[in-house]
Amino acid sequence: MYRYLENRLAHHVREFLRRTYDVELPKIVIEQPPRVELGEYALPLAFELAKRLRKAPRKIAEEIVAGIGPVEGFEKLELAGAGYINARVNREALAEALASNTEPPAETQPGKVLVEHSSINPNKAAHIGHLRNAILGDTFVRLLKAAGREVDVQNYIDNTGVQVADVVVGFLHLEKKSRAEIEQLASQPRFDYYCWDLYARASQWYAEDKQNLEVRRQTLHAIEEGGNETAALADLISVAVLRRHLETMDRLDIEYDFLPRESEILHLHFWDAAFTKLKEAGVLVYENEGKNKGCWVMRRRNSTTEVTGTEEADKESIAEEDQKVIVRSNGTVGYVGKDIAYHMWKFGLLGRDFGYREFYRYPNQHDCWISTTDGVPDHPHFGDVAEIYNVIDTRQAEAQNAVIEALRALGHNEAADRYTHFSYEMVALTPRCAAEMGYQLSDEDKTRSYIEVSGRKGFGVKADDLIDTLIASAKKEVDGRHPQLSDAERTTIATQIAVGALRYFMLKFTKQSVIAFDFKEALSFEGETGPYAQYAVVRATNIFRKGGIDPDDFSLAGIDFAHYLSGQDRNEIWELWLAASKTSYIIDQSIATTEPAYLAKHAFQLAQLFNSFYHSYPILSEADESRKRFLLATVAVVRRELTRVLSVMGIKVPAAM
RNA sequence: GGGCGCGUAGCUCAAUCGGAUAGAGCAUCAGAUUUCUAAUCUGAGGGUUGCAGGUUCGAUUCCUGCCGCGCCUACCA
Repeated sequence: MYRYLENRLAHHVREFLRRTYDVELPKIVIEQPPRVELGEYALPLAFELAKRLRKAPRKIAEEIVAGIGPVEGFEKLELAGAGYINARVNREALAEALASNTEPPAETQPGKVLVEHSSINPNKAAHIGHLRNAILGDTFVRLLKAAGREVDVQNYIDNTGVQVADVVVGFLHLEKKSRAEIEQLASQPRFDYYCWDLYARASQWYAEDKQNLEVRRQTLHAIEEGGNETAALADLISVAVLRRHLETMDRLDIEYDFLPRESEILHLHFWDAAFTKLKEAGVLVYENEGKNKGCWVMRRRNSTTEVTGTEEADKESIAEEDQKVIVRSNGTVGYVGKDIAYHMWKFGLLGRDFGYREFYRYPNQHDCWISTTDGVPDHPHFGDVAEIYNVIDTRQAEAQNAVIEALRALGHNEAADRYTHFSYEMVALTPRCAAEMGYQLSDEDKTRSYIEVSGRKGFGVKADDLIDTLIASAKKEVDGRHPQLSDAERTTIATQIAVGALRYFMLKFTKQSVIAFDFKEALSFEGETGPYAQYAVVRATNIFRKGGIDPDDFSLAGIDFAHYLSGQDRNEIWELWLAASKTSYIIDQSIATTEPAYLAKHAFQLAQLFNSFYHSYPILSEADESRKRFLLATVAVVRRELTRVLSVMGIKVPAAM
């Protein structure tokens, strides 16, 4: 409702300005006053107009307030401070609409959206950094769906890279395992943990003797070529690890629709198709000399590096700095090249498609598909979308920009405009956390504020370990509180609490903030956490259960909202209603700014206001029947909206806490 | 060297194109439970928003310069 009223107010103000002053503002800025006593919306536009109209802001504000006339849904507009215009909504009307859940739907943009997230190298267990990625991505998917968009969720699998080769080297050269032995290991419940250690050992082995790198090179070559025993082993390993990743993410209710793999980008010659187009368009240039001799390179964004010196050699060397090698001198294509081809496919610009087969069925019967060279004839249509979001950490901004530049250089400006790098900062360990985990830190590391997670060093908190720890911790608490419930019921509740805590933790930080991971904070169930918000809903539900009333089928007839919400002395409860009305508004904002943290903040604020209300207003013991029904309506609305916000965050509400 | 980002309370973080008295959680201290379960609530202390200028009616936010920190800057993916 909040969003709807804001749009209406903006529309009215825009019309009034046009009529009265003949001015057209590009955007009517509407804010929220610092305190609810001042009203529900604040317009600072008089300050902006002061110069253009050559009048004092206060004078302009006065004129607008006096002249704008009634706006439906609002009580009045009033002048405040040095020139603010504050708007007061008709509380009764908003409450009635909210209670009956009749918000007019907003327009939905057409076209399918593709969200790519997770993209974990399939050579080791997922860690906390991957959790941030997947939770941000999955929440963004839920946001888009809540806004009515059709969404495809993709998880790109780099199954032919050096990381996979390293684990293959580990099995074949360090452990001398046979194929049968590897198959046996791959069927174990936490094969990815085994690979985690092996990957770190292989990395160590290369460091011990540079000669060993030759083994890696040969292994990688065999994998890329395909059709040999090494490639088959790599496939066996990467598919087994991939399954483990899907299982891990499914524990957090994160699902994918399609898993495009790098092996198919190679074997289905996506790159060849892209290469032809890139050469034709002159995007790629063959270097005949210099550092990049024999490579196909792309010029960096028209970085007009002004060369002040007149030396030709200087110009040359700077020009080389601006080049990005796409095809190496040995003829193989690098990561960025494959990514360009992949993104042309995403937008339906490549003229080729993957083969598809079903790969993983979720417990809810949803199917996740995977790329293959020869697929089944019947499959859903992926790719060819209107808009894409790539959830990839900020360290890859450079590579992402290269892909966008390539699209532009090919003349696909519209596609490039609808390509969003959903960028976020990494998760790192605090030195204390690293020490707790028993990692040896250098003296230099000890002075750092945080230490980067490194799969290569085997340095980090594994996703499943963290989830296990969270569940165990929640279970202990639930066991103590609800001994009458069955163990299965208690486990379900503990799991929901653990997932709520983890998802909330990863969402409460803004994207550009490095999360310095700390067990104490991540394991907390108190204060600004997921369980705090879940608990508020459980409390609301308990009121209805104890009262023998169905919160979803609760008659609103005859509730005198005006009586209980109007006036400055009713602000406390009104604030709760106002917060509850903002969900759609917050969802829109989170999408527009690609910032799910707003959602988390909103959930917490709503829960906090409710807990305070819960404490101050006894409901079931309320003697005044009319007042009691109003209070119940308040609880019902907050419960519904908070449940909705949590569900967009992928957080379920336990039956009891 | 260049590019991107960060610096706010003891700690971890917020602050919606630049807006009204810079807000939360944790930690500390003092309180609240015969009640719809305290995973809760109430209150207190805690700030020169890294430093110095500039723009503006107004700057945590924008600009410039410093200081400190992180990431990127491979024919690795």
